[in-house]
Amino acid sequence: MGSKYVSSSVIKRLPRYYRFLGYLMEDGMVRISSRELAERMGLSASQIRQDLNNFGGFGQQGYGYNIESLYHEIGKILGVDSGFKTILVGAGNLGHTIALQIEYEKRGFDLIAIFDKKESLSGQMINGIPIRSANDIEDFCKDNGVKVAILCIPYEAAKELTPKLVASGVVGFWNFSHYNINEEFPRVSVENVHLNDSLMTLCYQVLHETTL
Amino acid sequence: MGSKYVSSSVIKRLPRYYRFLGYLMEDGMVRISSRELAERMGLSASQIRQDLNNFGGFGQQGYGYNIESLYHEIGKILGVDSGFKTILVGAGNLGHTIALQIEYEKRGFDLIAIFDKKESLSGQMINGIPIRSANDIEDFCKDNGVKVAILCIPYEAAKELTPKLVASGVVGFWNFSHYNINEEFPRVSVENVHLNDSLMTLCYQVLHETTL
DNA sequence: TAGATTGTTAATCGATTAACAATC
DNA sequence: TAGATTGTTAATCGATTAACAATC
Repeated sequence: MGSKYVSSSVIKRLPRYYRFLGYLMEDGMVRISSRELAERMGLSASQIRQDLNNFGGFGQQGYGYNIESLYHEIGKILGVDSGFKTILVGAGNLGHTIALQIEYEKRGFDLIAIFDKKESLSGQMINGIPIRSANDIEDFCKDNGVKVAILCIPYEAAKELTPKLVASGVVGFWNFSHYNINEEFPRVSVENVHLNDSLMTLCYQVLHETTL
Repeated sequence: MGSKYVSSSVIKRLPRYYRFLGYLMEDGMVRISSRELAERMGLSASQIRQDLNNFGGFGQQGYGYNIESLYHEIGKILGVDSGFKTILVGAGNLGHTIALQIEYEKRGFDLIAIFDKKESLSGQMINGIPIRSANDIEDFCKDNGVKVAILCIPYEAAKELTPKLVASGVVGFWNFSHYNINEEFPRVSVENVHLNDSLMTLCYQVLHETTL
């Protein structure tokens, strides 16, 4: 979709809009103004209107936004119905949890296999998804049109595996490792989750009492 | 430490500097210029010098930066030796993994207890840390000077528990729930980990092929 | 000393906020 | 119609990049 470029600051706010609108729907609300939504979310009304207008005019002057329709519009923009074929690599503690914890279907993904180099795990299931041998990753990706890989493996393993995945058609990575995928592969989409970095940031804040 | 305010864009980069400098040390390197570090990290030399100079002049003209000393300086700034007394709440799948996965001592924290409302878990250990009854949280925090809480519980539970924790002296939260702590408690330090939001951002990127 | 590279000031770029005309 | 609220342009603010004098 060669749509116009939208800055990542805006994109990062979309899931939160989506979530909030979901709450409002549950509460049975029908319409909301940018001013009121801003108040509830702790943003400015200006920012909300600017953000949304990157994608089109979803509101109506004098009325505001219809909550249900805006919810669905943002869902469409995010691609929550995309069902991208996805694999998870690394069935260790973290991988196992990430496999169980996330509602992939609701977020645009279809998790179809888990891989681990430990042969003894092969054939086991996590949440109805089979664990397979790491040897089969490349063939599996090519045969099944896998688009996204979730990396729950250490740096070295990620560095070694990534080129193979890219060569097999993977274009998106949810990366829990410290390996910097975009350095070697600037064209694939990457979303990093660096838990350690997040925690150290908290340490700084507590130490320096960032109390605003 | 009422040091001068440093923007969160800068703070978020510190853990990555720290990590990179660690790698360089392992490789036995002694000095590095901002230009070379920038190249390796995919940043600009200007940015690195600006970032560091928020905290002091750690370099030397004509020479660059001593890697080991810069590593320790950044460690000090982040507070990796703070050992803040910390509890984790919610020993479900995610909580269990977060307890196991993170090297708290190296990041400035001292994880001393895990709490869960499920009484049957009480007395069990995760990684040498005892699981306790959720009923005892407040007393435990007060008695042990707990400064930080890791919330691996759902929205409603987080909303209910947070005021009690704050009243018991907790000033920092590593928050895996969707409850917005800073809305009610603007003065505590919060670092959110929103896995779902991160994943949806990836979905957008893949769908729109942000290929740059 | 001459060369290299910092620390820091100035210029640019991008993101947020404010303002207001368009319009439901 | 009058009031409300959007979509959008202009103004502001902050963060990044460029430039260069200071200095090791």
